[in-house]
Amino acid sequence: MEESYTIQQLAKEFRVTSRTLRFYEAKDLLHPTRRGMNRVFGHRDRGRLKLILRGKRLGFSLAEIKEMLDLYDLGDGQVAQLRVTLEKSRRRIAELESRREDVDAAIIELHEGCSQIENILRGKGVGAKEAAE
Amino acid sequence: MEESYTIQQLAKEFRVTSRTLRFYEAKDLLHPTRRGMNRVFGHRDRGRLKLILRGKRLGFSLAEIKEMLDLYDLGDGQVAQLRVTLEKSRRRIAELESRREDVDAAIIELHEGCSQIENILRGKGVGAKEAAE
DNA sequence: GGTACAGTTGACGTAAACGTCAATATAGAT
DNA sequence: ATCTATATTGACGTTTACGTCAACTGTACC
Repeated sequence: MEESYTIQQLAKEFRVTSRTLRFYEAKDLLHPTRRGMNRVFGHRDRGRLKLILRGKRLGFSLAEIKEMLDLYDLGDGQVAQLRVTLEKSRRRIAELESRREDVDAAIIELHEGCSQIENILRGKGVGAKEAAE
Repeated sequence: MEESYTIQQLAKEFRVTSRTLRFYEAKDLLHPTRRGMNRVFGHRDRGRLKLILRGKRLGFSLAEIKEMLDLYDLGDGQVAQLRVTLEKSRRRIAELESRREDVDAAIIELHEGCSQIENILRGKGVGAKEAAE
């Protein structure tokens, strides 16, 4: 028996609205089946949703996220297509690695800001001039 | 002599439009001075712009970015204010660290995808070298 | 058989982040 | 003085990613 979810179950689990899930289907990011009128989400769509939301947290647009999701759907097996997918994947990886550098830089700078504030609060403050720069 | 930039110089350097810089000023993210009617951007605004664009790459909204920029403007020096800033900074750091986990996970999965494709391509005996024959 | 409830499809509304266009101003070169 | 380049301020347009009705449709339970 394949585990399946109603639209509300999935929405609640991932803290989105049902509207959002319908929207993602309309945008071809999710592909639930139907039981009568109702959508039935399977294990596969649950996994895709997880990836979608992670993509969003990373600041990708839904169009970009769809691109990335398609990378996992190893196409028709045609070699040319596979090569294209491989190229795209490598570019994505490079992009993400540069993004990680951004994250690290931001963390470091915030840490430095914290240290400065902590020093001031301890009274061992650096001068106002230095703190301003 | 304080180094200064026209709106176009800065726009060109960071590959944004002048409209964007005006928009950021309207949103209180940049604070250029004026020479007559014209905006004059200084070293400080250049630094802020750098942070703004990094924030965008990380998927933060301009409102969130403004919050983060304000963290660097050590307020009025009042202790209560400093404590608030410190708290906010720490929350931002935590957020960024969870974001880094997202980045790492995405990279790993894309790498796995690449490996799979590479194996398929090797299995079919159509590496770049053989295909050239 | 009524009603409560979860689900459906339009259709229109909205906030964010600019793009684009028009009318105008000003500074420097010819 | 006039042309050119670059600047300004509105003001409206656009795309993305949904929110928010409205008007139905089954399904479950009493």
